[in-house]
Amino acid sequence: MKSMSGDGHDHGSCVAEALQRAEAICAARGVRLTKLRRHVLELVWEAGHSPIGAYDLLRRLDTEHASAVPPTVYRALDFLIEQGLVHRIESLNAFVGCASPQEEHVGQFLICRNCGTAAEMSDARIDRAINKVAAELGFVADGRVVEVRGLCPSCRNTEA
Amino acid sequence: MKSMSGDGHDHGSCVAEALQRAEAICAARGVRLTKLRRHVLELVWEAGHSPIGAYDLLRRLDTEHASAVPPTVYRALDFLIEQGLVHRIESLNAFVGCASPQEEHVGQFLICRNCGTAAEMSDARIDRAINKVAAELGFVADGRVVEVRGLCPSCRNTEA
DNA sequence: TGACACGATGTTATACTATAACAATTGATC
DNA sequence: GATCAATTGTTATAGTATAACATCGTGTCA
Repeated sequence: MKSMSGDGHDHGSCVAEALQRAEAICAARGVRLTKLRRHVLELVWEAGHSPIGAYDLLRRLDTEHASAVPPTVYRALDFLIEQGLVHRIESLNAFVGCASPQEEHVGQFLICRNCGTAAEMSDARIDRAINKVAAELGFVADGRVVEVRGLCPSCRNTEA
Repeated sequence: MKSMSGDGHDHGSCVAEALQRAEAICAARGVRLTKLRRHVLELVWEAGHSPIGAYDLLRRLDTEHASAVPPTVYRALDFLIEQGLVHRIESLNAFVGCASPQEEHVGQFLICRNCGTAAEMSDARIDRAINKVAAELGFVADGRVVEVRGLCPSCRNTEA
């Protein structure tokens, strides 16, 4: 699985790449990735691939941003989510960096209950199945939350 | 779609049936559907098929249960969820009665952004698609959150 | 029957998550 | 450099959830 903790990937460059991508995307769209927003995005990514809560982000902001309060971080998150740079994990009330913000995609997550990692997928089969069932019932879908809890491969091996 | 608001179903008997089923299930399992738990379940169902928040339940409990405080209702909800009589809707922080508590099933919901109704499905195709993708990634799934937002048939017709 | 065990509920306090409303500042554009 | 819109600051509060410990009620069994 891509991007799971314990897979030994170089997370430092992972963060750097995410920030670069974000810069490029925002520039292309003519929206402003301000210092604050960039900083929040960086903190989200620095949490590894584990979703992080808004108040945890807030505590980490303090060092360089003394005036930060809840609206500060929620507004930054709103922006980042709107731009598809961050996803909200509903079942955790937490946030995680988007793995492929340039592509149109739906966020689907495999969340490890041991290490907390949320691996993002965007599987067309799942999406198709959902759309098909919804359509059969006459329901017009415009937003999907797919969050699967379980054990990631690393943790499964460790347990065994 | 079954059980959507505006479909003219007799919701009173819908509630009554849900309570009867719950009684039977708890009796069969040797667990206690106490007065309090039964009351909370009743309130959940009386909300129609729209998910209702814990604090809304709390406010409605007051009439017959003056000492009710948050733990009162959360403990009742914990029990009801454990017994599969109620589902939690993660994306709404709210709760809804389970449409078919006797059957093994996963909760999947179509949530109308207009009327608030959450229609429960338990579609094997969606579940299979999720399991398949998870398995391909070596992930052992043990819990699934599938919540689709959109427009239900009734609201779609009304809008048009 | 009375002592016990256990589950359920009561009670108080607090933690965690999120937004409303308005003021001040900043940055882009003319 | 005046103006407008977007961003951020600031204060207050709403909404969601749990910890920790006390008390009560019910069934069991000596």
